[in-house]
Amino acid sequence: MVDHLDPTPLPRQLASILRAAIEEGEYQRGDPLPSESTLVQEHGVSRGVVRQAMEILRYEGLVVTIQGRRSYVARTR
Amino acid sequence: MVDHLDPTPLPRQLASILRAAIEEGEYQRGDPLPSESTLVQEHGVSRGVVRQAMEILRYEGLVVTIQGRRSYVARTR
DNA sequence: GAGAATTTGTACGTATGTATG
DNA sequence: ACATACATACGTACAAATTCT
Repeated sequence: MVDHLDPTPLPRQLASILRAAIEEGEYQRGDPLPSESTLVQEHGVSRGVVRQAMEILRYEGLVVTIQGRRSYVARTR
Repeated sequence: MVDHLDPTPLPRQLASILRAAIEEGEYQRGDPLPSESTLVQEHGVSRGVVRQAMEILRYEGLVVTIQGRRSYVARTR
């Protein structure tokens, strides 16, 4: 869970959480991640934070995002 | 000037404008760029747009930003 | 050194547009 | 057509770092 008292910016915290979930196989290659609004509710952060977290994971090549659909775990890497 | 009718996202438009100004020598290596609030006023965009434009230029290695100071034209590249 | 002003950093909320289901 | 989901842009508030008085 993200920690508002931890000085680490929330997007980085959330990215770490999702990265760990991917690496532990909770989301497999090609699987969709939860939607932005779902992540907002589940983690108690704003949509902006969720989007920045996704941006981090996209930059790392871990996920790809498709407008109108979802963010998916990248197949290649 | 940024163009709200141009479908190109405003941060990319502004980044292009600043990149051109740097390449044309308007801002030299080590020079500070205008502050965020100045760019907001001069270009008629929100602060978020200015910050995203700077993020693009940082990613390109063209500028470096220091909290409480300014963004500066990178010396190295 | 203290305090105010300036500047960048983080986070939130809202509105509207675009693409997909 | 409607609902869902991501994209862009605005505004606000406060924190943190720096600079100026």
